[in-house]
Amino acid sequence: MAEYSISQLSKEFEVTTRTIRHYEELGLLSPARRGQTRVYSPADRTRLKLILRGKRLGLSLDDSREIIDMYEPGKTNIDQLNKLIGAIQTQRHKLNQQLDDISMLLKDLNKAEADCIKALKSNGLT
Amino acid sequence: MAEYSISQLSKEFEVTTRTIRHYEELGLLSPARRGQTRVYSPADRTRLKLILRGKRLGLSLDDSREIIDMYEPGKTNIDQLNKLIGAIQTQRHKLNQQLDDISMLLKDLNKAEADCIKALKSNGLT
DNA sequence: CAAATACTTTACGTTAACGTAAAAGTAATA
DNA sequence: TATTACTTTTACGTTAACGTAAAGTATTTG
Repeated sequence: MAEYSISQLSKEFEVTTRTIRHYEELGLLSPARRGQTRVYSPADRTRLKLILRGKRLGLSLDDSREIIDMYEPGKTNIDQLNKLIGAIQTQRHKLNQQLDDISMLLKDLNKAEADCIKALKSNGLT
Repeated sequence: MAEYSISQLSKEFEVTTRTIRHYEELGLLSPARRGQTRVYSPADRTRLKLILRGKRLGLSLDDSREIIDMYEPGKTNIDQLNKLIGAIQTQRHKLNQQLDDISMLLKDLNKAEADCIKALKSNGLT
């Protein structure tokens, strides 16, 4: 299948159609049209997937657009490429920071859980 | 030093005092008072740190409050403990998802960067 | 062919997480 | 002691990311 309707994508990714249209309003998606109706290509679907991944990581939609646009073809200008590399490094820095944050949080959660279990046991319930 | 003023914390963590007071409005912090003035303990400072870490991970302030409350003492009730363990596992699941997302994103960024550099080189500029 | 489904645009509403401004109290300091 | 720096409360404003409702079009189905 080489194309998707808005409600198909909506179901697959568990977002509302309003959300998908909203992303289009912000210039994050620009599906083809058959008459008035939106027709999404696999590439469009991938873009949506990237947007949602960005959301899970706490990126703003604008941030996501920047990142997604990195994968686009029309980047011939040298200044653009250099700017791009800068942006990539910025993003990588943020992500590495997140990795640190997460590993610390996971550690804390493990400890909290262990304490919980210990408390349960010492209360006489194995 | 066993205590901090609001502006000290504000500077240390690079947030406004309004933000810190906002967290208090939402019940995430409850510093002592000397007269009318807020006095923050090291424990308060740690809570703020946890809140901001949660923010970087895209957690809502309510989510952060839940997590932070996990580390609190008064969890004697067994049902509470079990509920807590459940919450911990939920959080861990989310975080592991984030880890996956991040590692994929980093991979993509590396590829995008490599493509960039390649494009630059093939344009005759080493 | 009528009724239900899925799609469209337009537009106002909502929530979270603060920003910003005003007016006033307090503490340190020149 | 006067001014500067810091603090307080109160309250309305703002932005992002949609939600929700209305009203119309197109297509599929009994």
